[in-house]
Amino acid sequence: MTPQTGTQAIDRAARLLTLVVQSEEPRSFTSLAEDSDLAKSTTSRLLQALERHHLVRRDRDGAYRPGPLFTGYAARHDPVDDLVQVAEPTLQRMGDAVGETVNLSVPRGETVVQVAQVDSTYRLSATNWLDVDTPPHCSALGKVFYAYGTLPLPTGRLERRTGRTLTSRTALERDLAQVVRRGFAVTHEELEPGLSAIAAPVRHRDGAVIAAVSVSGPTTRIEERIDELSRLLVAETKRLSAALGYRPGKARKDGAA
Amino acid sequence: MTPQTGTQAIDRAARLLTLVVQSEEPRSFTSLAEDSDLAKSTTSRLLQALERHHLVRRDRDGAYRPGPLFTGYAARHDPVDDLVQVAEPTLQRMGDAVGETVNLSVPRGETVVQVAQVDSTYRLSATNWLDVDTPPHCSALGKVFYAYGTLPLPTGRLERRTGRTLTSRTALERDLAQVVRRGFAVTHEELEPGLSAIAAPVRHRDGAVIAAVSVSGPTTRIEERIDELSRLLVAETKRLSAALGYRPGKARKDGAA
DNA sequence: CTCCAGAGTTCCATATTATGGAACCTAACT
DNA sequence: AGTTAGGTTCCATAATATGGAACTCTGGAG
Repeated sequence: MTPQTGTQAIDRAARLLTLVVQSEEPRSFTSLAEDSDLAKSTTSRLLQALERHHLVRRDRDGAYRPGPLFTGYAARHDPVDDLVQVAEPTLQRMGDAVGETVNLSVPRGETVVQVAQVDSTYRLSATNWLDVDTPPHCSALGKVFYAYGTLPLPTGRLERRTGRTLTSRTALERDLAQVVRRGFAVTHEELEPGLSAIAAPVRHRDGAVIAAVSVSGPTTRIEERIDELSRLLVAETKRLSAALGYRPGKARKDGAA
Repeated sequence: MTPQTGTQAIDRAARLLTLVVQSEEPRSFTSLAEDSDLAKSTTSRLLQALERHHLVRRDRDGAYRPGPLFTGYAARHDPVDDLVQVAEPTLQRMGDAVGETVNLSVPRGETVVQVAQVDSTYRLSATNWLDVDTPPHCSALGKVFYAYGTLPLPTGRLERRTGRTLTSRTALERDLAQVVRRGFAVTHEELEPGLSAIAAPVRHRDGAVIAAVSVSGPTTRIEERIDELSRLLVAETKRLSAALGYRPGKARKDGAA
């Protein structure tokens, strides 16, 4: 299944390429040679081959950056599709661990769109579901986007869905402040009786909140496990954010095996 | 400068990788082996190495698709940055050819943002200039976005900037219909006396107009060369659209309700 | 159930290919 | 003119990739 042999040159070239693509800063020749433990001559030959094939390019300082094959790919693709790809393992893992519905959503316009979901049968389904019937202030996902300023706060009045819906602006703002403090949002039957959810932000390289992940299910099941669920949710969204290039503080990255 | 030697394995692997990344459809093992003229055994070994390094992945049908290194890169990057990278050669070439200012713009919110520019000194400069002072209906770029429905038509009244500004909705709509018919937009001193411009759309893989390129300069110089300039502009924007994956003819559009 | 074809993987003797130390180049400093 | 840092080229060597053939697996068709 895995011939680790007969591919030394490719293994080395791939290692160099990964170094270039993964690091956000352009890499110098020397730093690449050191980090990959290759002789200068070998590094030079491999990088030249990669450059010839448009996998890397050199900027005017001579530093290596991802090449036209990467920029072209990125320009051709909807970043949301790629977010879904990257998030898939996270969602799958969470679905397996908690046995509840897990959702990945992004903001669009003034509202929230679900872009992937793992339901309680553990099956991943890619959705593109603009849920017009869920006002953001009633959903955990929406609260995350409000709390971190990704969606502008609603200007009209706050529709009441259940007895627990937050309908006053001060109540909502107090809740949003708590979201930021805790790092995740909670809704207890604010959209629908019997339904609860928690959600946490996914951050991008520049720190912007670009998506959110939620776990939702019957209030009884969610409430009794809320500590466990929120810990898992926050851990997984942090990990996903890291995969997207977000570095809280200054973190050094090493070979994530 | 270019040792074409000592890198056979990498050259071959890069060829395979390029085939996978460039084709929008997933590629089967056999089609890759044929198109690259490699023995089955070699193809197998190389693809396994690429897969091990996350450069390609196999979907559940066994077909090869771009791997996590590509999707991860795309998810981490602003697609506009990558658009600028891809468009750079186009803009440079046009600037050299026409000796006038060339602009690349994208829509944002309700207006137009310039993201790259080659001025008449032929120097490329990356800008990120939200030109609040240019209402889209007075600019060739804005007209392109209106004409192809990328920007919603303005709801308020149309501000008059010069004697030639189109201020009536019917005049504007007639002009926009002509833009679609001709394939490019023209403004003759509608923003500022003495200034003229032409602009054409850049299309994305799914056919959506995601950007526009303009050539602008003094009315005297623009008007006398308008045939030449528009031919070049349309040819170059078509080429750029093709580089972004647009295939005129098969206008595929997925119903994303 | 058996046979066949298509798709892909593994094996292994061979020689072609990648390797890396040393020499070399070229700016940028001093 | 001298030095260093960053990078490229050379070339004898042996380690590496190669590809034909054998093999496995899967899904029909008879």
